[in-house]
Amino acid sequence: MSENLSDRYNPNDVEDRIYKYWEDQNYFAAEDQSTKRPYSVILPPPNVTGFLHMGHALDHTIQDVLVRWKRMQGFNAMWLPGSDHAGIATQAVVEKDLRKQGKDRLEMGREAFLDEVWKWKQTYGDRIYSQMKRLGDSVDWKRETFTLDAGVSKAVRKVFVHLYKKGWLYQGKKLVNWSPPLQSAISDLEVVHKDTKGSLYHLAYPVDGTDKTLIIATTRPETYLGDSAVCVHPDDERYQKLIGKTITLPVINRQIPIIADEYVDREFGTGALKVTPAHDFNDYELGKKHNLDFINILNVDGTLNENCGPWQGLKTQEARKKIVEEFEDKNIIVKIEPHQHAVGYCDRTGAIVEPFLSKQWFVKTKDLSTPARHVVENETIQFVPEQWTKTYLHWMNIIEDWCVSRQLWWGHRIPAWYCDDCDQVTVSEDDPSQCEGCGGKNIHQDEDVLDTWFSSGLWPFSTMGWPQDTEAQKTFYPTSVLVTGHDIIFFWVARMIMMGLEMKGDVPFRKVYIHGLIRDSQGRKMSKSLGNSIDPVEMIEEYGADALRFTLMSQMATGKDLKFSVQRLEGYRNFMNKIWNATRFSLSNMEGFKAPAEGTEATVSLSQLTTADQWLIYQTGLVEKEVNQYLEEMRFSDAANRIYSFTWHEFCDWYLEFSKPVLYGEDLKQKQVTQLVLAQTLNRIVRLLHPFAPFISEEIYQKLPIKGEACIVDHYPEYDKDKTWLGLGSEEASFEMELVKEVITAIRNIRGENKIKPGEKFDVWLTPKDDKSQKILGNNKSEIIRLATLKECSISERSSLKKCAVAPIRLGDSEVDVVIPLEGLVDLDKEVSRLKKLIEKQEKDIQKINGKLNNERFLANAPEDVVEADKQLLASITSKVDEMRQSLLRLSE
RNA sequence: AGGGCCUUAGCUCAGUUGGUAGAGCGCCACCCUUACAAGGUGGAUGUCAUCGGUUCGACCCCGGUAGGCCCUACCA
Repeated sequence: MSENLSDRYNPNDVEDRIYKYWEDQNYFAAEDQSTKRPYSVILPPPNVTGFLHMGHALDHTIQDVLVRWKRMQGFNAMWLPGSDHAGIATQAVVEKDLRKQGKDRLEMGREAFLDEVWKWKQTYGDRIYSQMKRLGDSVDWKRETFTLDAGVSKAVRKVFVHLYKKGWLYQGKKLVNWSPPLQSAISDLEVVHKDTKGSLYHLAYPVDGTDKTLIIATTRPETYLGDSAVCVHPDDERYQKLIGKTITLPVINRQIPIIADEYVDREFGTGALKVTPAHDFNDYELGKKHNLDFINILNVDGTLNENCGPWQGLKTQEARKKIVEEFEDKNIIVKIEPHQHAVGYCDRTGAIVEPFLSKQWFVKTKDLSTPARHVVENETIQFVPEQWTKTYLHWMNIIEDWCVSRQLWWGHRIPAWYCDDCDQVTVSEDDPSQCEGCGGKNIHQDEDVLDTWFSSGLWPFSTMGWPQDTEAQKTFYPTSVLVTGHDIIFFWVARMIMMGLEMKGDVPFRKVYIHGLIRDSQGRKMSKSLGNSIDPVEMIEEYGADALRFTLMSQMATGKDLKFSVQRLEGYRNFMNKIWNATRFSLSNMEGFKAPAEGTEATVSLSQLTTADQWLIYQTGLVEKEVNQYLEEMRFSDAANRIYSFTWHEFCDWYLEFSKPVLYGEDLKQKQVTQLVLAQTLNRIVRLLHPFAPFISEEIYQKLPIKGEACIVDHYPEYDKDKTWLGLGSEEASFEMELVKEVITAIRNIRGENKIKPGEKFDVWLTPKDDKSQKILGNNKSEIIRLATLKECSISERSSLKKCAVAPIRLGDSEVDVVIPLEGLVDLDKEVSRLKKLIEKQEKDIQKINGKLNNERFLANAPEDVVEADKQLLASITSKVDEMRQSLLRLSE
């Protein structure tokens, strides 16, 4: 039985081998049809361009914990992996690669370029999958899906056509956020607003037919080229006479009207607003309302177009400079003041986003969002933590139509065909051969692709074979839970809910668990530019995947952001090592042990078990109960920490120490009992641990004398299903051990405080004040001697307490005084100060409790049991303090 | 501007129906005791941000203030 395990746990020797074993055994596979209850989770698909970062590590670990836990509970647990084509990101990466080779996307043409992207995907697309394996993700690889797979594409087209036919997907010329480097529209969500230092330019426009000028304020003077009005507040006395007149724009000499609208804020700037309907969202609304001209001044690449006279061809920033110079020469600029305002940046390229008028496809969100709001309001979908419900509903209330077309090549091409002979647009699931309107053959497909999030929104069912009617959907849709960060609630969660309800008629998931974002140890966002990102794969290589996972889960308390610290990781690496060594100790003491046959766990009777055995088994039951409860409530940190403290501070610190005399002793029968308890408990510890630390638990499990086929498919320890074994535990024994532990700790405390060397043995008198205590002490005398390193221990009253250290112990209704003669061992002044310190502390407590008990209103209003508990507490502390006072007196005699 | 969150030990954070404040790390002291020095034993450390209210009793419930974070929306 004796295995030669190294005295340190080396995750690198274990993890890859174990992962391969699981895969070979097909343990991650779920059944499309099964008698087991289903549990399903869809992995938020990472970008194909991506590397695993800490955010993934957290996100995936949470999901893996849930899936492994449910799998062990006997569910048909399915975790579906996949990756996202990530239109913009991937196209950018490949374009950059090509540029290095001197190639250009536009020169190559669409088809050749897409060939290159696919090649890139074949080569690098699996990178993140191998990193997920390092983490231990127990995903069902057979179900792996890519967002551009044929099946998904079919789903995308079906949804597009469905929405189009319903009138919920339309084409329109509207003002959109335009990213000049991408030469594409982007959605509102892809625009990040940042406060930016700029200037507020005051421009004096001459009013036609007068010698007056009208001064307007703007942060973007170059947009004057697209102005089609100047607007003032109708009640603004300063400008009453000007309303209805016109002004002529300098240089380009275009005449525009002065109009009035209550939208204008009289307090800001000069109270006069230049209106540029084609390049500002607010002005766009004004333009529509007042029927103004929409003058586009930009080309798709962000340079000024033919409407811009001498400045045509310049980029906006250059044009601004030149226009300002010219205006200064002409005295049109009366003032430039520094001004801070929010500027929209493209979250992909970092470029300033230009509002740009163009023809795009939009999803009408009004009718989609209403049911999506209801299912959250009526808790068909539950957010955890609940607070995110508000965030979600707020967004759903102000939701605007969603611009879904992108002027890119990499993605799902929009299934709309235009006719060269008529105006008809043909929208179709299958590639049409002729125009729906005139039947002409001269049709060509829309050049644009769909926003990546369009296909992501269908993910919960497009990955399960929809639009075909598959068993997988029947079994696994709606999924059990969606785990993700709060940064994509709007991007993704909301859209899945809308699409799921519309296309499947049911919610895509029952629960949404929102976790926080990972920050560095100083609380900053991890980012490439700050150089503070920590690579999880590096951490796995240095500390092991289990330690990393445990670190993340031990902090996963409230869904708040969490700070990552390597120190903490080291601590949990040590924990893994602790378990490893506890196993090593146990296995090296298994000689002669025969594992009980399957299903006959209780091969011993209660009478054969020591108090320590019964205590440990009782505690095991508590842990099993609590851990499951915590997991049920998704309180991951509580679950992880409970396993940690039980394993380290109960099993290792106490039980293993209690077991040593038996294991090293001669009583073979007793030894076998202890071996059984060790084997059974370790087996339960690794099973409890498995979702959190799958590798080490599987590795140890396989070495245990009591085990099943594999840890990953064994049962998760559950109190109600583990009665045979847990029935051997006893609450009474548990109390007994707690008293013994307190006695030992008290002796150790006196030793430590009096600076008596750890190895120095001395005599102790234990004086029980009641029969029960007497019995308990008698039963555990040898353990006390051993663990407190004593010479001798008498369970009786010592005739003289002169120059003795005394520690009164009160636990429940048991009372024991620990008495240690100090004469000859140490000077007594340390003991004096130890006692003084303790007495002082306890006296504060006495005062506090007395205050309560002397308060009539407390006695009158507080529940009886609270009052009673306080009374007992007071009595026990008082008796302790009395003992210590007497002891103090004797020491100074 | 509106909304949300946070403030507890030196650090990171728990604290779930209100009933003598907890963990991990770090720190101090003593120990290489045959599972583990990635270890053992013992120890120190808190006006629970602040002010007020409710209550017999508040870290917890309510309100004000200060500081920090996040989101949404932006006045050109």
